[in-house]
Amino acid sequence: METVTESQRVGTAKKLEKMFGHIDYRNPPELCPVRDVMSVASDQWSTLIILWLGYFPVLRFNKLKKYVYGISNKVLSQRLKVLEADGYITRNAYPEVPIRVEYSLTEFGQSYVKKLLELTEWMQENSPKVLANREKYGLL
Amino acid sequence: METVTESQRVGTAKKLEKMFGHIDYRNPPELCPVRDVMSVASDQWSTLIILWLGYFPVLRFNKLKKYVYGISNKVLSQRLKVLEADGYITRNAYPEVPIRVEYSLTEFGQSYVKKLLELTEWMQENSPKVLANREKYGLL
DNA sequence: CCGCATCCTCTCGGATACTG
DNA sequence: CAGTATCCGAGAGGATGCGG
Repeated sequence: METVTESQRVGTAKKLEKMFGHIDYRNPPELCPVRDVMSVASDQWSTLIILWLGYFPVLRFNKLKKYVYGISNKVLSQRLKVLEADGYITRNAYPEVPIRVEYSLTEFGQSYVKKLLELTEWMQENSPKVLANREKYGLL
Repeated sequence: METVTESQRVGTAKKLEKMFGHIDYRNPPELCPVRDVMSVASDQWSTLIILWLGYFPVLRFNKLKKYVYGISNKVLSQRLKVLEADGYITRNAYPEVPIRVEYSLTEFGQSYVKKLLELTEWMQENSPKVLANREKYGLL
């Protein structure tokens, strides 16, 4: 687990090579669709929104605001709009009084949250190491 | 591939439940180590740096700047410092004239780039869908 | 060549108050 | 309840020039 063999390394490089045919460094950043899509999907607030919607199938605006701790009205509604436009979530408004709006993941959003979850789990497992590294580095 | 069964959904929820014992919404954001570590590691520029260092075992400052298209001196050196502090990369300076500095991934960075790569591949595969969704949404 | 220091711009995002 | 509108401040980040 601690050592990476040469063959593993080459395997990774192969994958990256495939990737970087698309993330071509000679293209202007705004012409790279992967960068573009990632910048929305891996935004800090967006990821939290998606993760919570992965946990609760349906959430209303103020619940979401409560769980995504620290987010403001403005940013929450911005992110929700963009995430809806990109196809990760759906918005359902019920014309009651007071109005009720429910957000949930689309099928597409469901497939994304799985990927996101893998990364987050890695983060959770490894954050102690990172914090320890930081500590050590601070002493140099 | 297009449908998500109930059991899959529940499985995802279970994982998230495990996660959210740590990303507790009642904690202030600055006390959540996962948020903290993620904000560095999944930063837009940082991910590109790490991916390129996953592709090329060793890169010098100006090469890196070339591949991570659009990044400025300032941001590149900032990110490199933080990524070094967090243990993803190493910096080796050779006291020649002119000086030569080489960056590469640590073992830890290698393990991260694999995870990152999975996410990036998903992005690459699915970015057309997202762009199509955006298009459709724009017409509403 | 590496990358810091400076300056300056400009967007993001927080707070608050208000409306359908 | 679910946002929008407005204002405002902080700070991220770009450009440039210099120094080790």
